[in-house]
Amino acid sequence: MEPAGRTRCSNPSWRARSATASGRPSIELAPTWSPAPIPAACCTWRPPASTCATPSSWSRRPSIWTEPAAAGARNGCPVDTGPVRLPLMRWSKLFIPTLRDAPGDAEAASHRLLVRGGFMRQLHAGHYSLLPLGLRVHDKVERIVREEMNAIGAQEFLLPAMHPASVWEQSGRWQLMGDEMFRLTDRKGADLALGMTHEEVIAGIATEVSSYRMLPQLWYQIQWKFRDEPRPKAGLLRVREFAMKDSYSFDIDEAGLDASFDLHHDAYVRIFERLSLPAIPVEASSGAMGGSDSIEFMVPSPAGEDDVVRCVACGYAANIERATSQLEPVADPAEAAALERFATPGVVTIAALAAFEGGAPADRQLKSLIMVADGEMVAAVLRGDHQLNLQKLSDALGVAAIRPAEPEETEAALGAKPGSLGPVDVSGVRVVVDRALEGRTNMVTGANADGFHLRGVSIERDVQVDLWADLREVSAGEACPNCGRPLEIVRCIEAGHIFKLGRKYTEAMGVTVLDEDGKTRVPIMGSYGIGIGRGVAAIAETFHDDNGLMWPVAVAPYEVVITVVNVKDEASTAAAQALYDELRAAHVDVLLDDRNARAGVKFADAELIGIPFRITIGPRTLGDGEVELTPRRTGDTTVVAIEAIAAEVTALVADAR
RNA sequence: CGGGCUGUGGCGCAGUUUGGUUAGCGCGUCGGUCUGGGGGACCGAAGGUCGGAGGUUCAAAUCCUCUCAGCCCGACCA
Repeated sequence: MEPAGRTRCSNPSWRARSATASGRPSIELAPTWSPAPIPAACCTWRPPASTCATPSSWSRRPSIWTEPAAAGARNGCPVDTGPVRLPLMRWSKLFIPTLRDAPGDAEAASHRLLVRGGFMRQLHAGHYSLLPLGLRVHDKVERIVREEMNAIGAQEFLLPAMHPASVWEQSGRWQLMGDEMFRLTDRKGADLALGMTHEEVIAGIATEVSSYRMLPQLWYQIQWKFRDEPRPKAGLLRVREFAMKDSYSFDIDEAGLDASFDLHHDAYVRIFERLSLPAIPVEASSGAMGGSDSIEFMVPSPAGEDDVVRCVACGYAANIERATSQLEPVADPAEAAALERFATPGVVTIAALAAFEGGAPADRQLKSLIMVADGEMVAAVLRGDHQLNLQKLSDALGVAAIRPAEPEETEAALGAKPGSLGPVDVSGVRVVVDRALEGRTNMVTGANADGFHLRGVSIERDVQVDLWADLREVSAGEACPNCGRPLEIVRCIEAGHIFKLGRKYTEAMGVTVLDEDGKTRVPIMGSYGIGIGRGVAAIAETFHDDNGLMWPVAVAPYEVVITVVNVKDEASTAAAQALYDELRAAHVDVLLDDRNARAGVKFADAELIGIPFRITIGPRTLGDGEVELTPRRTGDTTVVAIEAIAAEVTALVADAR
C-alpha cells in the first residue's frame, strides 16, 4: 500500500526509473549515481506563492548561507534547484523537533530516543508518524533490504493492502486469523481485510505460472501491513501498521525450496551485517503458519519479546519455543512399586507434596496441566519441577489456539480440582507427556480426587500416553544439547523470520505447473519476512548511549554533521559553506548545523540524533586552518587541517557504508 | 481479555486526599538586548474546552456515575 501522505507521481518515465515500492522517489545517496533530469513540473514540489508564508525576518535578514546550485530563494523560501537535486540539508530549515524530555510513558530506549530526537511521533497506540529524520533512516534500511533481495534475483511487486475476504476464505485464514486481522465492510456490504501478510495474494498471481520452466520464482514486496495487535508497545517494536519486506519463493520441489531458502538465509545474514545488527539465526517454531525449517534472526535486547537459548561454547541457538537441553538423570527407586492411593488433605502444590510425609521431591512428581486446544481437552504431563512451554504443546498437537482450562472445565473432565490431578486412568482427555519422563518409575501424582494422590506411578505401565512430545521449557544453566556446556537465555527482538511454507497456499489458491513429464505439480513455497520499522528500532536499541542515538553510517539519517560553533563568525561560516559544498559534491550525506544557537545546544542535538561524524568548525582552531572531527561512537576529537577534512571524512564514510 | 497506573498549554510535571480568587512551575516557542566551544542571562509576550459526557453543589481540575484514550505487567501474537 502506498502510505498516506507520500508524494504521488504519475509521470511514467520517472516512475519507471526510480520509483520505489511505495511510489516515492528514494533518497539518492549512492556516491556513483546522479539522477537524470526530472521534469520540473512532476516530482519537485514547490510551495505556491500564496502558501509560502514568508516571515518578515527572512527578507530583513537575508541568509548568510547559500546553496551551491541554487538559483536563489523563491518567494523567500529557499529551494534547491540545479542539475543535481539533493535534498536541503541545512538544519536551520529542516523540521527536526528534538525534545529535552521524552514522553513520560515511553520506556524502551529506542522509543524514547526516536521521539526525543525528532524521528517520529505517536498518532495513537501502535501507529506512528515518521518525521523526516525517521523516514530517512527507514528509507536506508529499506534500501539495504531491497538491494540484497535484488542481489539474489528476487523481483519486487506492489500489492494491494486491502483484500477481499474471498482470498482469505480460500486459504482458510479468514477464520483462522481471528481478531488479529483488521476487517471492514464496503458500501455494498462486502467483507474486506487489511492485509497482514500476502501469501494469498501472491499465490493468486502465481496461478499464472504454468510451467516448471518458469520456476523458481522469488517475489517480494516492501509494504504496509496491518495487524490488530492486542498490545502494541515499545514504540516501533510492536505496532499495528508497519512496513515489512515479505518475500515468497516458488519451486518445483523440495530441493528447489532448499536452495531458495538458503539464498534467503545468506541474504539475511548480509542484510543484518550491513545494518550492523548482531542478529543470531535461531531455530524457531513456525507457529500457526505450519511448515518446517523455521529460522528467526534475533537481535539481543532487553526491549525484545522473545527468549533465545544459546550456547556460547558451540553456537547452538534456538527460540525457547523450540530449544532443548540435556538433563541430569534422576534416580528412581529400582523396584517398581505398586500403584497406591494415599490421602493428602490440603496438599495442592508441588512444593507442598514435596514436603508432605510420604510425598516425593519435585523431580519425582508428575505435573498435569489441563489445556483446551482448539476446543479439545488435553492434559500436558511434565516433571514436577519443569515448566510447560505452551508453544511447544501447540506445535506438538498441531493446533491453532490453546489456553489453560478453567477450573470448572478441569473438574468436569477429570473429577478433581487443579492440585489433585494426574494422568492415571483418565478418559476423554488426550494425554501428552513430556519426553523427559520416558522410563520414569515410582513417581507421585494427583489421583484425580480432591485430597488424594498416587504413589508408585510408572509412566509406561500406568499412564495411557497418547503422545510423547518435548513440552518442557529450558532454563538457563542447563546443559547444551550439542556440547553439554551451560546454556544461557537471551532476550531478543525478532528482526527477521524465514521458513519453508510447503504447499498450503499454492494448493489453496490452485497453483499448478506442468513438469518435464507433462504432469501437473503443485509448487512449494517459502516465506521470508523482515520488519523495516522494527529494524530501525532494533538498531536504535543496539546503538545508543546516555546522550542519544549512535547510528551506523549505513542507516544514519545524515552521515556527517558540520557544527558551526558560532554562525556570527564569518570565517567559520565561509569555511563551513565551502566544506558543505565539497561534501555534497562528493555525495556525502552532510547536515549543516547553521542554526543561530549556542554551541552546547548544537553538540547535544548532534549527539541526540546520532550522526556518526561531527565536524566542528569554530574560531578556536580555524585560525590555524584546522577543524575538529569527532566520531559519535568514541567521542574522541582529533584536529584535522581544513584542506584535508573533506577527503578524510569522505573516505571514512565510504568505508563504513 | 485480567491486573495496575495515568490523562492539566508543544514536552515534563504540581495542584485532586480536605470543592472556594484570575489553574501554577520547569523546559520549549515568539519578540528584544546582552552573549557565543557543552542545553547561557535578562526583559517582554503568546499559548490551557484541566480527555469526554452527565450529575451533585451557591461554587468542580478537585466529589459521584458513565465513557474514551494512553502506558506498564500478564494472557495473546508469522
